[in-house]
Amino acid sequence: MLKLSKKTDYAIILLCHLGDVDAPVSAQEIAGNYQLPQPMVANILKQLGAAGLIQSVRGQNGGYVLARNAESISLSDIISVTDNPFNLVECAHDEELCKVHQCCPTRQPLVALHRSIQRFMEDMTLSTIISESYFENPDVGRRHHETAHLS
Amino acid sequence: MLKLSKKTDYAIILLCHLGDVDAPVSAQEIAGNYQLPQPMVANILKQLGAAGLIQSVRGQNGGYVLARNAESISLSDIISVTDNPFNLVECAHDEELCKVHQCCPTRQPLVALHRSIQRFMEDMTLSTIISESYFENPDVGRRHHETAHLS
DNA sequence: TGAAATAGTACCAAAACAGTACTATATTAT
DNA sequence: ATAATATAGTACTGTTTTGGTACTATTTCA
Repeated sequence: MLKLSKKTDYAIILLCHLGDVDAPVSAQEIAGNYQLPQPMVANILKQLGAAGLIQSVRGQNGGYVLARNAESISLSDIISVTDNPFNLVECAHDEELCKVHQCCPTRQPLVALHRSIQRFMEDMTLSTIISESYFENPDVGRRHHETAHLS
Repeated sequence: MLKLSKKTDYAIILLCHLGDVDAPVSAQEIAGNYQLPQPMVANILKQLGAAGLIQSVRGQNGGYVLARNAESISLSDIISVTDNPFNLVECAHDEELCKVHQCCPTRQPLVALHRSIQRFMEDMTLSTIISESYFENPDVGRRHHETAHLS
């Protein structure tokens, strides 16, 4: 289905949180803060760390911080990690696959859709997401959040 | 994952075919033409019929024809039938769901993405798809096609 | 009346998703 | 030192979705 996974949903929330704080934040802290399942949060953070979006600090008082500034992390980067590289259409990435099938009527328009979505996700940075989130909830403090959900 | 289902892929192909022909076309004929699994094609056609996108002609020499002209069938219409109503984000359709969760940072930007995709899919009509397909494969006849695939 | 269609479901296996669990390692506070 | 609190890595599992099949009934035409 044309839907983002919970993993991606969570990942955005986690990254927004990290973008708001300077000191390392632990998986447990975030999970508690947003009422998300702790093991899931931990796993997603591990993945984001392995992908280089965030940096880990091990040991007591450890946790995670953004590995780069929020302007340079795009929605596309995030989704690539948590939802596989975006692929609305197989042949959008692998041109060869469709060169053979000369009469596939889906290719042209769906590749166009793919590209427009791709572009949107590349332009949408974490810092934009964070600032729009502020705009939407100007009166809410940064310390406690309710459960957020998407899919 | 952010990917269209095979059902949607197939549906677009089927509808393109119907948009090219005047006489009713049977499930078997289309399945054979594109090398798609016949029962699947039959099921999708049933669904498209039930949804009112195409009209059925029963009995021998029966089949399906478009229920309305290709200009008035949008990609959004098709996906609604074969991929459920498009829902990148739960709260995009059901505002109440997120009103409670005041601090969901995902809502604002993802609803924006949702809307831009939605709009694209509404603007993209079957007739556009068909004509772009012609443009891409100008030398190919209309009678025989190779297998087309997407996901 | 039989062949060729659609109509309507019900079913099933495989893959993806959401979430859990476990073992190992690193760091720090005491 | 060592216990507590982190991450690292990975394997596992139940549920849902997907992709595809099958079966029965009905309609139409030759």
